[in-house]
Amino acid sequence: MPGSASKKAAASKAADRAYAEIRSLILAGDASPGTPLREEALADIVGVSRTPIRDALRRLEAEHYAFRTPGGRLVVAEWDVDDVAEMFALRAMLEGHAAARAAQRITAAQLDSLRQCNAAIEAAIAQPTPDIARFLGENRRFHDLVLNASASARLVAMLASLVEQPIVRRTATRYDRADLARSAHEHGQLIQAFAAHDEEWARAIMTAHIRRALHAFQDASPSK
Amino acid sequence: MPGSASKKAAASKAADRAYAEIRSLILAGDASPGTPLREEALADIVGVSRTPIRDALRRLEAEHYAFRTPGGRLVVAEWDVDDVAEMFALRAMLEGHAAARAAQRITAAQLDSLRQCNAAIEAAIAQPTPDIARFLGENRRFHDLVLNASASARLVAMLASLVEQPIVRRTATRYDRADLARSAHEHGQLIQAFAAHDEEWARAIMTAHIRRALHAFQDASPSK
DNA sequence: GCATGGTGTTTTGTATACAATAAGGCCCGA
DNA sequence: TCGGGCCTTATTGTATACAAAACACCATGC
Repeated sequence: MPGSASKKAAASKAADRAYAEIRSLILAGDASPGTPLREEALADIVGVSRTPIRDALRRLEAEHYAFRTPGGRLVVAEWDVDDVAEMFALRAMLEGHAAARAAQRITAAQLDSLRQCNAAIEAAIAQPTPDIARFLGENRRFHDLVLNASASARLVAMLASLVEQPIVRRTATRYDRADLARSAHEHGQLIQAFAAHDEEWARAIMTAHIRRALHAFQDASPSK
Repeated sequence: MPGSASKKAAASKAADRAYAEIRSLILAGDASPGTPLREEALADIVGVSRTPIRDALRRLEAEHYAFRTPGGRLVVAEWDVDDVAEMFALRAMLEGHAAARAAQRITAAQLDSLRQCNAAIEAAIAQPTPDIARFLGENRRFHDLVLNASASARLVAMLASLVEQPIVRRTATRYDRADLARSAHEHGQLIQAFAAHDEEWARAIMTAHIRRALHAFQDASPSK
């Protein structure tokens, strides 16, 4: 019923399939950073003509999954440590802002959804071996719910290009059980702040929540 | 030499012309909020085929100049007071962040450019009747220079959709001489903060600078 | 050896034709 | 008079053909 806050308004069938397919190629690492994204080759892979491929590539470019060389060629973007830190910093600011807005606007029903979602997260963690995939899915859903409660289409769009990057995935994969539990605990505090409609409390918790993720990533990161 | 920080990588000739032309239609108010943007009609106006028009419209959609109806139609977006406040809030956060980054990274040459730019702004104000157009151009350039000094392509892209909206223009048009002088003074303080490489000082001034603009807009705003 | 210019190939940009789908009107029945 | 289901038409989505531009390569001259 809530759908996904980050899904763009579905326009067409082929262009959407192309977008999803190319994006998953990038996220899965099948198209590693620096790989050129040639329209005709992608058209063959996806099984559509170049026209919807071009649409999809424009979207991916706008979301910084790829960038354009001085000529017109598109290549898969790569993120160095500074980029990643910057992305987390922006996410912390914007999601903190979203949390503050949500605290003012959230409804009882939305609060319930958040509680149920976090319960699912805790269930995923509680298993003998934590269910990381389920954790990721529900975690994403939790943040989407907050974003929806913030009621700002602009925020939703801006964060779309920040949240689903491979980095988020890699970070959570490195989490041990204590990290996962801490994450769920922070969600719980966030729910309290929402229930109290205390926007600055919500902002602070969300900011801390994401900045902790940054440092978890940096600690797990190999070098530099 | 600095170009404009908000210009996207020029891809093609016709698509860029289409983008610029359609956008100026929107900004000038010739296409008022709610007006449908039909591809073929625009193709006739610009004098190119639908293909580059579609490219241009996708960009405008991504930058929230237009939005898509439940069907696939694009219409010119409109901004109510809440939207405007939200835009200013986001701008304040993001440009504050840019200023903080710039304070850490700025070079002597970049500082000189900023000083020259603000001198031009003061000159524009000092005239018997302040030269608003010149003020706007140089003001835009000042903020672009700061953005460049922040050295974050992501920030530049995110702010692009926030800064050139009609609201900014309308706001400055309402400024009286004292407002304009205050703006220039704040720029001067920002330069001091940059020279001292004090990132939190820079962030605070930039945040205040933009939030003041928000309230200037709201005060000048007719109703509600 | 190195720069330089030209040429062929690859890749993207644009135009156009056609298909699919959504919007709006019309008729009909209750 | 209102509502619901077709049917027409307007509008977007997709495919394909062609044009323009960029790249790579090689040859050529110094």
